[in-house]
Amino acid sequence: MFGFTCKKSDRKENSGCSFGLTKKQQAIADREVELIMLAKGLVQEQGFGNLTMDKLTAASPYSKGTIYNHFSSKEDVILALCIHSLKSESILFARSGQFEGNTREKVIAMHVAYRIYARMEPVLSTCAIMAKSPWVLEKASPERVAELNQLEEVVIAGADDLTNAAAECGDLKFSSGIGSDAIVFANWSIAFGSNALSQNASNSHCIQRLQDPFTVLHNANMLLDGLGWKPLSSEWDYRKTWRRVEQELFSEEVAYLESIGR
Amino acid sequence: MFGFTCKKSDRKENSGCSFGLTKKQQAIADREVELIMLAKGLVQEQGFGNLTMDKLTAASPYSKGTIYNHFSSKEDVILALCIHSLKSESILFARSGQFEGNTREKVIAMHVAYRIYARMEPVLSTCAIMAKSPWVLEKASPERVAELNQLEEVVIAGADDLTNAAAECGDLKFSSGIGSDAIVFANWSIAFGSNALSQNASNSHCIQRLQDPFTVLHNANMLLDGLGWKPLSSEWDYRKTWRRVEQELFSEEVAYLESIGR
DNA sequence: ACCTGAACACCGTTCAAGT
DNA sequence: ACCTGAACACCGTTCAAGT
Repeated sequence: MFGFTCKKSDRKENSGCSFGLTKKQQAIADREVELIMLAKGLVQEQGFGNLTMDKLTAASPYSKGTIYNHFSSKEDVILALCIHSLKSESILFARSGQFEGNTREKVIAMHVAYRIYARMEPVLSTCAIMAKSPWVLEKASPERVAELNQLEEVVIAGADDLTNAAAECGDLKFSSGIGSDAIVFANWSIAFGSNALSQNASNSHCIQRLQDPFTVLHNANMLLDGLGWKPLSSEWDYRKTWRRVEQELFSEEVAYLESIGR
Repeated sequence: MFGFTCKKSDRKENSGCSFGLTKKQQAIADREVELIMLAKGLVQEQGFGNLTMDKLTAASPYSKGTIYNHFSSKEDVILALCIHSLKSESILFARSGQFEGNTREKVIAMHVAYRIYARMEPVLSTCAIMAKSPWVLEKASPERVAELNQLEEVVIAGADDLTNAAAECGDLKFSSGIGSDAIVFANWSIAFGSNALSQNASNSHCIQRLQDPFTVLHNANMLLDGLGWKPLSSEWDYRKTWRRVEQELFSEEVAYLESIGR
């Protein structure tokens, strides 16, 4: 909550602190991270039903009042988890932008990043789904909702740049009604949708597909082929691209996932 | 809960009741619908924070114990809302199957049905999102989770039949790794994702797109073009199809939506 | 200025007693 | 066989008193 707002009285002129935070402010920021990690642990151990303000208080060395200085409500904690999650995910997205390849391969690299993060942090990815439900959005603090939107804007802007670059170099042509907004939104929708639906333990064949590591790739390729984003999947082996992204950008993450059998 | 299981002692041989329910069982089933409508009203009036077992009890003429005879937990109520919702939506899907047109137009008709339902029943559509979150799935009764999965299977089977029909008549060609499962899953993902993301009040341009009534159409067309599902959007005016579906199948619903300005 | 924890109102769930 | 509502344990949130 107010832990991050930089009041004049608190700001040290010419202080050596990074980001212009006083020691006190830094301590509060650190404590917030500590609380978020504790909340994450509670969910990981026993599910979302185990995430309780009482239990979070008990697991921490602080009092109820202090918890409520950080989070305006229980739902605010979930949104904080979501923001924490998106920050980590952004690092993977940033890395995927550095992939050496054509523009379409770079889009695929973003999908790889999204998928790998979902596998690495299932609990936090799940928060991203809950954060799009009114149950969370109604009760979370407006400040945090704004913070999440802002973070999402940064990721969107990156994807936007990529589609514009593709349009400039001729890999992609915009058509009436289909600008970079529409393309980014479509990609986000299908990535979000696949991820959310796969959380459901349904036994339907059509969802068991998600076991297939290339389902997300197939879905993305359908979209990108439909947009005529070159090279088309008939002219290029994007499975090879997918594997190359995993090896060249996320080898550590993939090794970790394999070591825990996910 | 047990209201629907047909115990031997309760079953009347040769009774005239539809579906083989005794009067008692019918009364219980009716009461369940009554309770679901009350729950829906609570959410519509004040948001999901207003949905409380206490308030549901108070709004009904029954006691706490009776409420818990119907629903194993609060989350079970939400899943019941979701099931109720999918049943209504299935009626629209069934209607969309009767659209006179080529196979791809019939897919579009399903997307129209999905979109119209989301606009008509925003609260119930939202339940479908929440029902894919572990917060609900963890605590809802296994029976109801199974019931939802079963209902989803029926809708999936319909979509599956449609893609198989398209493959048989040559409108569509399956390729390696992309069978009817993959195609149904991709369409569901993008419809679910668009819907969920649009709930978020984000100010990003890319989400404000959903104001454009044809965004869902564009997204579907990207997928279907990518699959080579004929006729391609370059050879056919699917906006016209969209409008025709609205007029020929859902004119009543569209008129209602316009009358309330949505 | 921040932290504490007792206190409060409400909520989810159960179950012995009633019909 | 089903319904009732009092009772209980726990939860979310607040705030006067403390440092």
